[in-house]
Amino acid sequence: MPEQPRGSRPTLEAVAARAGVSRATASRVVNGGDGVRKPLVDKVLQAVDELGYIPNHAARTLVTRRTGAVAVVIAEPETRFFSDPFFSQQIRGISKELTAHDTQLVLLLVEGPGDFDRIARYLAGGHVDGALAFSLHTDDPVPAITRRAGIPAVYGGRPSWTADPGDQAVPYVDADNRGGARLAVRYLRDLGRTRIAHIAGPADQTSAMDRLDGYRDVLLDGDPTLVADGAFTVESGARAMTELLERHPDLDAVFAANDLMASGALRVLRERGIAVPEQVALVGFDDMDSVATETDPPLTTVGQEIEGMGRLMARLLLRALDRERTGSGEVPESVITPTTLVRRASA
Amino acid sequence: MPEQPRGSRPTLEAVAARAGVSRATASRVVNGGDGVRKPLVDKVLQAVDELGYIPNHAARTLVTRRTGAVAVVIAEPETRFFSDPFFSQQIRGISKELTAHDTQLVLLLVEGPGDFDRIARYLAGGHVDGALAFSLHTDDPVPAITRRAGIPAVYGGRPSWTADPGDQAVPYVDADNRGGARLAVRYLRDLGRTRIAHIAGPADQTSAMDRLDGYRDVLLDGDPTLVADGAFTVESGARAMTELLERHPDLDAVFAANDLMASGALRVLRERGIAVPEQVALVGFDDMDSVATETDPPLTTVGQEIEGMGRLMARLLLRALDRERTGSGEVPESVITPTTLVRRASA
DNA sequence: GACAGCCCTGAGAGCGCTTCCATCGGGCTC
DNA sequence: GAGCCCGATGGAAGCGCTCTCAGGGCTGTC
Repeated sequence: MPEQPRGSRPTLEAVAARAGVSRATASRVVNGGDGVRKPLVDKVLQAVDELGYIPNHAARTLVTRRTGAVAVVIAEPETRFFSDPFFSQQIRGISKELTAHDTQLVLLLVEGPGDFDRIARYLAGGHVDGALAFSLHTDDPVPAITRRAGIPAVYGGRPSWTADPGDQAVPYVDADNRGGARLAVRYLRDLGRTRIAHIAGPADQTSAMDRLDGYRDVLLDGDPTLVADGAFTVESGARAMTELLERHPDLDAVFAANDLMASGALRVLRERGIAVPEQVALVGFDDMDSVATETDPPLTTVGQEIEGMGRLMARLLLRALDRERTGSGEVPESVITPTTLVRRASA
Repeated sequence: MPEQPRGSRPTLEAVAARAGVSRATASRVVNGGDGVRKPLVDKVLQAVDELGYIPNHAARTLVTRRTGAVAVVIAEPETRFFSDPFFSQQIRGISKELTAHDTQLVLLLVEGPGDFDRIARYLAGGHVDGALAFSLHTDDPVPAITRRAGIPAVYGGRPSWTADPGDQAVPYVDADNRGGARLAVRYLRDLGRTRIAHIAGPADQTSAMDRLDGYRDVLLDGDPTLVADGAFTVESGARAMTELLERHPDLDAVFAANDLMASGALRVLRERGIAVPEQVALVGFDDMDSVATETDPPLTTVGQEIEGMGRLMARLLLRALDRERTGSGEVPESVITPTTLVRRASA
């Protein structure tokens, strides 16, 4: 590839001239070559090669009205985006899928609540063909923004407003939190544990609520005081565990709504000299590498296909874009991805 | 803002018509309004408002040859990108700075060594005005790519090929690793410790080597067997500590090249019943939230302005872009950001 | 009162590409 | 052998914008 002094790159015109064809034909070849006879295709390709031609993206977008890029909107306050491998892993999955379809990823980090204007302008400005968004809270403006901008969107995690009839179904990808929780609690029950407590996550996150629901599904007439509230952090897990032990010194199992809280709980149990899993069996959720395998004992937990979820999100969006372009194809529907019990030593 | 049925957004033409001015004047107003008389400016702005006009980015890029976007290239194998809050925090800083200058962030994750072609095509394709890149190994093709693409770039972390005379200076932003290491080791020495060991990072990362150099700066005629090799991971830190204790059961201080290794070392020390900091004082590097404050005792470590480094990278790149556009302005130069000793309980 | 000069404004070219439509040529059919 | 149809090709329009350039109105000066 010849080095190009920026700003003077060869145009399609030049390629066409060199190949001795019209710009139209050159364009056809560059875009797949359908309906162009082989010898001409070869000539054009050779010219492309010799000249080091690279299509001008802006010109193409101007006429096709497609940018070949999608936005990933992250509205999460920084704390979570930083510490949570969840996001980065999903992004990796998204990136892989998009890359495989020649689509670019534009990262939009929301810098505080006042920043949504900027996001709205950007999404409506024709910079991207669609959007992937994470972590919507009840009053999250992102759905309204994408609707107004008229671009397809796919969400990561079940939005809490799903039930809102005002919104047409916005497809989302979420793990089977409820099913995973059931798996965990049934496992503890099958272990013969009878006083199974739960450390729940924050009430404004659907994943936390779904996990709580799953817990309740299995323990239909469970004692409500066996449930303590946490905030998905190590510290909150420790606090919740302390609380639970005060209320129920005799509990014999704990299902924590995520691994971080489980590790906090584990610390408290260890400090009190309570043997895990002998006296209290402990199950987490997430199968977070850096936590679940590092604790002592390693956590039994509920695993999910995080990267796969990212891929899936991207795939759904690409499908929606395709539908928009061709006017046909399947309507993307939300997907719940399976969760599995990962047995380690803590239960 | 009126809802726009995608694809039929108002154009500048429409705005001009509604305001009763020419397209040229409308354009001038939209781009700042210099040299347009107040009443016309107002009329145009009103039309913009009423119509919900948003400039078409592709059209603008086509003529200005500027995209208003920069790429962030992450060539790190996924393991590190995931676990390392370093990256996400720098990205946050980059995002903030770019946002403040109306510039978008396109994330380019390199999916394996064969993927550089795609990156090269992308960077050369006029999709972005410049690039920020992380973590260059000696044979990293990214510098060559950006040079060939003719776009300015700024690197995060001192590239190992800095000394290569073939490359014109590519500006980079790096923490003062060497100075930080000196700070740590001097601190230990001033504490009265005489047998100060070092757990070093991998030799192919300049940060690790710089920290080692800083250690040596202070301990000029130090015993080389007081240095053990690690790989910036918890496990490797534990291994290195074990090794050091075997070689030097009487050591009274350890400076680990990062917090993860320090936490591994701490685990080993605790297992052996060695009191920290009483018997062995321990200092880490990075001041990584999720580690340094969570250990018991919390780590004394060397802190750096991670988000600030991200901002700085973005700022340098924006400056380079500005220079390119205006033909003047300061030449961006590499910056070494200061490090500070953060005293906690481990030393 | 006339003219120079300045500031605003508008006309128009053109950025590089895709795509509609007309054209052309070759192979078939009768 | 003439007419037809179809597939391949080229001409040209136009996507929405910026920016140069020329012109028009106004002020200020002599």
